[in-house]
Amino acid sequence: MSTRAQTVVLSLRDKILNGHYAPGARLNEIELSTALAVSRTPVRAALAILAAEGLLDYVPNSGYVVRSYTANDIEGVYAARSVLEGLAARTVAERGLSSGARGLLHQNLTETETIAQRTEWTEATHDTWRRLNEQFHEVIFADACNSHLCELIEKSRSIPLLKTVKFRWHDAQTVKNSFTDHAELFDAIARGQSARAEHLAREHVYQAGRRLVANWRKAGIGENISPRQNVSDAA
Amino acid sequence: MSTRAQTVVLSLRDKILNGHYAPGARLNEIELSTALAVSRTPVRAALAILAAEGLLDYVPNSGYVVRSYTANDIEGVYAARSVLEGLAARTVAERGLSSGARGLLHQNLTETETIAQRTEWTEATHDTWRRLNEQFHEVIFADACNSHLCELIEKSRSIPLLKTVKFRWHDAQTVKNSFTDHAELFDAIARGQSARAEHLAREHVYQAGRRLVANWRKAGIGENISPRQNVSDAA
DNA sequence: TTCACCTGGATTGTATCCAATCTAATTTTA
DNA sequence: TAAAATTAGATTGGATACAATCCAGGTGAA
Repeated sequence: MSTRAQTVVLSLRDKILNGHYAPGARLNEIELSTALAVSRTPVRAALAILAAEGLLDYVPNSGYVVRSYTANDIEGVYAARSVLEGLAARTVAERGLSSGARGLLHQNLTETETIAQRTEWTEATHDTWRRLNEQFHEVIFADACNSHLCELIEKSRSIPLLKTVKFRWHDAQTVKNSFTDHAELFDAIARGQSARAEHLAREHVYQAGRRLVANWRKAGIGENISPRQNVSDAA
Repeated sequence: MSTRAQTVVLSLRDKILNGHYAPGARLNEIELSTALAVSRTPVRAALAILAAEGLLDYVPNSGYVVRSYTANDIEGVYAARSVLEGLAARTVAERGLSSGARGLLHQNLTETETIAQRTEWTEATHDTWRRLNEQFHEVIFADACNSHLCELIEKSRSIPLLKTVKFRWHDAQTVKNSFTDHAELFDAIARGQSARAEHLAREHVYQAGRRLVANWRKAGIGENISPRQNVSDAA
């Protein structure tokens, strides 16, 4: 990564998405610049960019706060994401799976299957499954060869705390169901059954969203954000 | 608008979307700052924001150029937009049209119908029709009450030259067909026929996209961008 | 001639200074 | 006492100076 501003963007984006800065937390330019050992200039540029991406809320002459999503917001995000991933699956099914993507998906399914049969779930197993799950979806929408679609899906996946909360619904049955969904989706795409692929992808994402929304609501995320909460409180 | 940076963002975004700065045109910080009578600081902030929005391409230590879309890119944009507007229509149909939206759509259809029956097409008529068409879609996806969905659709509508090129397919028959589509979509939504509403919206947007792509291809936009073309050449 | 190297100009990236604005505590006044 | 006004502090917004980088043209040697 070339410029300091871009380094700061990467650093802050990561911390926001992973919950190091909680929703509602205020990002102070001076604190950040001293913490990151750069001047205010690249920090300001980074904050402006992250706000344009939708990760921060900006109020002129006041500052930036980490954007917070209610459970209803998350429901909307997944509603959109389900039709987008449905489109991606349909597109790939219609245009034909590239050989590279076919290989990646095949291997992904093999690895996922072995994971799904485990009885013991360590932190590392969780991480592996998360990675495999993300990769499966990424391979599909990358193979749709629609850069705009990729950007929209990427935006729908870049929500503060989304990855953190997702972490909580990895139980054995969920993983097994997810594996079955992936296998069927792969089958539909590989056979060029575009309508089936679209419906399977939509439903798969929709169900994942419903589980996530339930946990979001249970955890009470996005509600009762205390005003003017500061960065230093977020760690 | 409060800060200078935001003023510059509005000004530049407008000029990029309307083709005042052609795709591939290079945006020089100093030229812009003198032209807009501000220092480089707000200009730099604005450029970073517009790049984050996807309107500009950024190369570190080199600068910003207006992003250019090929006809294939536009095809992808409309593929995504069609499923998103389909989702919006379905959502509104399921949750019920708000009374405010119902009124706006009804009046919009009335005005559009009178326009569609005109035989003579002036520049002003074109503008009016454009405005009514945009408003019809905006009212629907605003009434879906899904802010994330609105952001995604907004992003899909914020493409350099999109509005400019759209301008060319306003012939009488197209407008009449569009009016019919809108009327049927309104009917489906008002009756709560969510599946029908979704399909109509998808198809309506898809057809509009297909016409636009044809014109995009015919005009040869997005191809053969000369390297390092400058702002001053773009006017 | 051609390729490698170098150098000057232009442009972007960063730091810092000052101005403008907001927030919150304090004081004043009814 | 309570509400309005004021003022001090902190924070953000903008301008400018300087450093780093890139690009084009020119110079030199093989």
